[in-house]
Amino acid sequence: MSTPSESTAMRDRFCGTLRTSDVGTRLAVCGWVAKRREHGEHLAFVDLRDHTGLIQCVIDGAVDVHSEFVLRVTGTVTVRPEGTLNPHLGTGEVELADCVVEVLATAETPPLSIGGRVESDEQVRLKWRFLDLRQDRMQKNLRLRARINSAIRAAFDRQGFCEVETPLLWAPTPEGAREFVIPSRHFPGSFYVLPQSPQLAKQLLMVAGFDRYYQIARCMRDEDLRADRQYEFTQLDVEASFVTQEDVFGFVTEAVLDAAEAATGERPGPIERLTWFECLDRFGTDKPDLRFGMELVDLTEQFAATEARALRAPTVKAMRVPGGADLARARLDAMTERAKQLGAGGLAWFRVTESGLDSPLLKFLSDEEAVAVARVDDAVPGDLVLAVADVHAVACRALGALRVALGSPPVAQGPHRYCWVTEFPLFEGLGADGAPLSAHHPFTMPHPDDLDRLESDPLSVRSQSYDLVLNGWELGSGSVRIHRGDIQRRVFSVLRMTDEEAEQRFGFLLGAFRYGAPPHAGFAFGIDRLAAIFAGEENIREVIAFPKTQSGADLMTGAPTPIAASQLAEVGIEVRPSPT
RNA sequence: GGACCUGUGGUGCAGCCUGGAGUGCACGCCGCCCUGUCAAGGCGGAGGUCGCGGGUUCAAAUCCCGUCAGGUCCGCCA
Repeated sequence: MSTPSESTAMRDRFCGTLRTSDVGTRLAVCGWVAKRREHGEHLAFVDLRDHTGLIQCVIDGAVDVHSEFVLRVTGTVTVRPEGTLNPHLGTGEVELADCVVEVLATAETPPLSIGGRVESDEQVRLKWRFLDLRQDRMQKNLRLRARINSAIRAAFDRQGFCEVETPLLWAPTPEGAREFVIPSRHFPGSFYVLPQSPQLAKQLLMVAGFDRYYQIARCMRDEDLRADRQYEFTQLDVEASFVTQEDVFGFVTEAVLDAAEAATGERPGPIERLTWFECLDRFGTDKPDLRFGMELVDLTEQFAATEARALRAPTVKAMRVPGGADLARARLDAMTERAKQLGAGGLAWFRVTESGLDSPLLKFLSDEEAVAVARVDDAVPGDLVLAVADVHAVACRALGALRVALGSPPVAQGPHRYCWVTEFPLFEGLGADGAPLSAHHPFTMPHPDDLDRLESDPLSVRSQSYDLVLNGWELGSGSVRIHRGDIQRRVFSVLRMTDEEAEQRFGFLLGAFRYGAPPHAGFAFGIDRLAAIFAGEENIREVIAFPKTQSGADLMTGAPTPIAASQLAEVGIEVRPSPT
């Protein structure tokens, strides 16, 4: 059991690793007092904790230690007397006897319960994060994350990738997420920004000849926070030259499967693939959760000539909710509201009962239509069938949102279902000026089969971009980049971006491309999200040591805070009093 | 910018709907007792701006309005 790393000048072993094979050894352990149990002046037990677990120390006499004191205990590993074994502890067959206790540090009573039965409110946990991190859960999560990082690094090193660090102080990029700005002391009134991703830097590295680059990179985006979004987050960032989409899939898959194995002990099978359209059509989202069914069913044909006005539309999509017939009317109303928020005109619901359908719309349905509804996804009595009629994308997305809301199991329940989503559209919709908008970024290579429709029918053009999805969370995305000036000019032209604008926005990248840009492609995925899913956590704050709240506050440090006038003056900034 | 949920001794909850004395439970903390406990046990004790402000009322933790903080979501995140 002993590993070389356990031993230091102060301690010989970790608390949680002592076993019967160590019996007879006199040794020192260090840790925090998890619990003290006193039995008068002649006997006391102290449970000493470190990140590996607990060891019970037997003290012959009274002991003046309290919870969370830091101790060095020297004792002899002894088999516990018969009848006092504790099967709930890894160390439960042994204890430390004849103990000498050194108090290395005293401790005040902690403001939250460490290792207790109940979990404190997150507000309390974040304020006292350094104590919260002592908990078993956080120790496990952060150590799991470290194993993931290390597996990813090993996988890319093995595949011949070179880790390169890129700047945190960077130049503004006019599109994409809002950036955090950093004032320049040397050039008052000028600013750096923190990178929302190393996107441009890694493409420059391709031009520079680092043909397989990766980095575990911190990215910063000043956008509103969510359970799966923090201002700063960590991405595995990859780019490679002289490769196709297939090569990128190979590199990334290897790293993800290695990370999964390092985190869970099991290596997942091959990652399946779905096209973007198939995802939308079957699951109503571009990040499908494949852990459960409830796939969307197309009823457009069956309702082509319907009398029910609510179901007259270019597309009719339906979904079976197993056992959903007993959902309360209030719940159904809330779901209808949700569908409307997502742009649908409404939501039709049908309870499937032994005696047929139950629905306010039933009287408008023909017999054939009612049969079609009752047969959706092999529905049985007790199920609920939901339907949305609208244009294809709206109908699918509305049902897709309800599918997740109604069917998504807890993360911790597993399993882990990965998929590559391919063939995203190159553009998504039209901007206010009527020009198409880039779906990914303007350097994304169009699908070769669609290149001839770039000008004539841009919205139908697929791109060579792809996402990696795990359990309904978008882990990351990537694309084959445009390295040819002629294609880039055509895309800019479709985006109605003039040469001057392009030069102004992306000048240094386009300039670099004139000096010999290799064909290249890349990918980036969020390590916070990957770690959270492997840890069975519903939000990424549980795998981040010092996260911020949804409003961007750090409850421990108090950041963000005003800074001294002198500090402001130094960088040439004057703060306008708040308008209130 | 918007919707919803939450805020009660150090911690986790109940009380709120249906107004009537800061009432209750569990953990923790302090003191005393206890020689094999491990969710130790027994006895005793301390600890409160019911997030904050205003309103209604004879009376507000409870009802109403506002506000702050935390969470989930929409917008946003090329």
